[in-house]
Amino acid sequence: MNGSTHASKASAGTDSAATEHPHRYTAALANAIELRWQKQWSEDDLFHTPNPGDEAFDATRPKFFCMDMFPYPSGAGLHVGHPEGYTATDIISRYKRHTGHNVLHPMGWDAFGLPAEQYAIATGVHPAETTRKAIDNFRRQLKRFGFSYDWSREFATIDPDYYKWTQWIWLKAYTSWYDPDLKKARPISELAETLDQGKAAAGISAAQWQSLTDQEKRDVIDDHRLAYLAEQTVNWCPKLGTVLANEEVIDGRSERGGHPVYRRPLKQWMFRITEYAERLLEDLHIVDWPESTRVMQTAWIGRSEGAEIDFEITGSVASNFQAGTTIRVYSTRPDTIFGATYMVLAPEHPLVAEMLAAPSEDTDPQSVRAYVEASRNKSDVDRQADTKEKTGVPTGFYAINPATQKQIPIWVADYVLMGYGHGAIMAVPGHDARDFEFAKAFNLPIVQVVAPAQGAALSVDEPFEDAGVAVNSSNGEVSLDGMPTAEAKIRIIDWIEHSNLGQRKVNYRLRDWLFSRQRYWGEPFPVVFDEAGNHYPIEDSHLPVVLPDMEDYQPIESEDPLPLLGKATDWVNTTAGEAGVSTALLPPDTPVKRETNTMPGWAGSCWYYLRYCDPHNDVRFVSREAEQYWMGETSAGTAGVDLYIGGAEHAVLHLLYARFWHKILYDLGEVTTPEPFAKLFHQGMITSFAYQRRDKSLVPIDEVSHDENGGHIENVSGEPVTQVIAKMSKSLKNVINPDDVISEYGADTFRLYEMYMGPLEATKPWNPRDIAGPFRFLQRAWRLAVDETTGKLQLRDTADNAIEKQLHRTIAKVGEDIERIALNTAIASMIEFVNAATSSGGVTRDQLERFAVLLSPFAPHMAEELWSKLGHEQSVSLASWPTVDPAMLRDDEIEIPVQILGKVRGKITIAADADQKQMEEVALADEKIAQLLEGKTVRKVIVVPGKIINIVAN
RNA sequence: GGGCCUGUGGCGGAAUUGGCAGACGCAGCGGACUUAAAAUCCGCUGUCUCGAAAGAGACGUGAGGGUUCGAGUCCCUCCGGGCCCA
Repeated sequence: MNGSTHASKASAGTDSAATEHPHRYTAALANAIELRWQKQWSEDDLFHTPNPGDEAFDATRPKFFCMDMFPYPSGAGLHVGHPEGYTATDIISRYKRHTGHNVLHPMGWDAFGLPAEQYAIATGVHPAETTRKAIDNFRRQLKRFGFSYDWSREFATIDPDYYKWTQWIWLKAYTSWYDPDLKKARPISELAETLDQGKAAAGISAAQWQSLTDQEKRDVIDDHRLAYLAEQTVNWCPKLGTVLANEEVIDGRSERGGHPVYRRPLKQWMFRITEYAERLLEDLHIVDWPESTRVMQTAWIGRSEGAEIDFEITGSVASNFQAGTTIRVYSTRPDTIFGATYMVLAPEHPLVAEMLAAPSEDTDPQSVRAYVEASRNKSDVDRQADTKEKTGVPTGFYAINPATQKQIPIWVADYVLMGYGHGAIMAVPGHDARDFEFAKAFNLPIVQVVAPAQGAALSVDEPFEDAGVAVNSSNGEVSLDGMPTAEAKIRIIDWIEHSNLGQRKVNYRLRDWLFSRQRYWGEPFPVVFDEAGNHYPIEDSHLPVVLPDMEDYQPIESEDPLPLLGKATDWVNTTAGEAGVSTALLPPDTPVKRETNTMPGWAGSCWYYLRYCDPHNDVRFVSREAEQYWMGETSAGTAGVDLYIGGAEHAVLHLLYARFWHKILYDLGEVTTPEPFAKLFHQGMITSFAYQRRDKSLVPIDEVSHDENGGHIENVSGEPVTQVIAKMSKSLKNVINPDDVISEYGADTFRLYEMYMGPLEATKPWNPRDIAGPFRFLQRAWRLAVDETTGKLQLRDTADNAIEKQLHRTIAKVGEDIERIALNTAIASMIEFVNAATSSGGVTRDQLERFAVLLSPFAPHMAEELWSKLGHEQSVSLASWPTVDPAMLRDDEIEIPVQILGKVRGKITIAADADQKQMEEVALADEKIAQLLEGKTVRKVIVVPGKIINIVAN
């Protein structure tokens, strides 16, 4: 199961074989060949890719930008999942070089991350040190696979030379606003200028602008930045001294340590990604991405059309609270407004505080206050969970349903979130599951206003949420009765707009992106605060703002959220001049504090593809020339990275964030294409075996024995267990270490095995037994060309015609299969070729030359060795892909199956270009067919030229 | 609960556009070589029935139905597995 059992298979017999066949393709020989060529390639700088403007650059070739999702260099090293995608991109990159492309195939490191910081907290070792070690190990492991990366373009997101530009891009967003009229980002200076010139902009009239104080103007401007500061509720764990993600909080306690977690408002840097919602959605149509990923992003953005409606609070209740105030709600089902029998405010809704300040006589304000307090520590996930009992309290206030003119109660309940719509809803319990449950729990009226279209009776036990036909929906001014839902929506929104009650509104599920983390190991924000709390950007000339070294990494234990960087007091407390704030904004000696939050792990991966184009540029994040060349439009009409391969787990966040940054840069004229990744592909997960007891619990593989009947027995209990597929995990002891596999078979075999397992996109189990197949293929390929005793090439002088034909077919098939990323079938066709060539007695020099090129994308080391034995001085990587003679793909005569009533009853051999009539004649004249047709009437004969004949007879 | 994907021999998989299901590999069985074993090479290998054999026939792509001359592939219903959203 693990390495030890099959190690003997690959290396067994090596001793005797080494004496009899010193040049047999063993694991030892494979390793020797591989290391030798890897050294040579590195010395020759073989995969160095010149940029436009470089001396060696050839502008006549088309470009191909082929990229992997770069890894987080974990201390555990590579697992077998990493080289899966990397081998695929390497095969495609090598193939594209053979077909005359300038190929950009880079690798780097997504190196900021929590594990290194946690290790630092535990041991005091600087995260940079841990990370650099892990990177060195990853690089060593990757190089052992013989991947053709241009290592001169390598960088890590933790390099100050890199994050300098991450900070620069953030400043671009900070100094920009989204112009809703032009539907694009613009420099924020233009917003202030426009307003100062007495023109309206961003929904602000000239009069409004002029009435503002300087501080108010400043606030307005700050509120329009694409990167802006806002108060957000976070999960703060005082004991751990950090903010936790929702997934890290279980029942109000930290997942690790079980310490209490409080929800606290905290000023956080945000990205106004919601302004780009429509474009992020629209442009999914112009990329060649897996449908599943586009669907996921579409769902994540969550566009909905509906209406904003204002509900007026009635003055009928004695209170100091001002009657006539309206509650604005958003609904995707405004057609159900006649069924709105109560309203709900989120506990954080500002009106709730106002109501508490002037409570209604109808309710106990203490109960409302207590409820609001209690909700504060619940996460959004818990509040929205369907399984949870619905909770809430009445405010004692009432609103008027503008459609029915009925007075309806206003409740506070935590199933309504402040973050969506306006933090308030009109509740329609007849047609919304959550409203229905709430109404049931608190005995609120339920009114049916939509009937199923087919007129089926409506159950009172469940809400009807589908589209149907409106009923009970009319007043003196408007009637929806009898209208299908879609029509009713349009009609009621018209009425709402006409009655000045609200308007049509597109809403998105997408929220603005919370971009601050209270961590040490991340990019510092290039911004400082004055004593009044106003923020100022650092000038480009003072970038990067370098992360200060720390004495210790213990979090600060505190009731109030305090980022760890707060401990670096010398760094935090500085002056405007020292920090690099423009003297136009602040005098140089003004005391300022640096931002102590850092950027999240996503930041570095948002633009790394651009840096690969020009990684050492110190005047721009990427030169315009390099960006235009590598990201520019190809003859296929696509623009951006030509192929991007990585896991589907990044389908939404990374791939959405990177698109968002790219669009900002595009709007500001910094890049020339609207989308970063033209074609995206997800490799499947590599799973492993595990064993399962009858009760479905899993057993580690080292606690199971195999009986002679192929059964599996748990050692401790003696009970039979079944083999199942499971994720690789330490606890199941089924993790495969690539280093071990390489030492047992060589990197070429490893590459071949992972590609041969099945389609790249499929989830497939690692089965150590199967590795022997690709290994034996390489052995046969080697033996086909090399005398195992002398090590000399053994070639025949004249070609076998059938083998020559098959070689042409194989070349064509392998090329087509690489183009459509069907690498498993490409390998199968090469195996067939080697088997056939071996049986036929070998290949000629000319045939071996072509086969070596064919093999080189997949098993580059063996191909290079054969190429070298053929007497070439230059690398096989520089060879052209062999040409295919179309005439060699055609047969003169072909065999055609003849069916009677859809079942194959015979075969005829006929000229490949025979027409339908000839085929029919030959088929009917066939002895066996004629015999079977005796006594039957031929009703019809279907002839598909070159394919099949089907005779309908009875 | 909703959405997307998926189901083919003992196992991984192939069948690119509706046209011979099971390419290729693994495992297994038989043989050659060997004192022996490993390695290597050759042959067989979906299931069932009939046959001494050569061979012949039937069934067969999760289940059931449909469209079609013809369905792994298209449509409907159901069942199982996975992923995402809730």
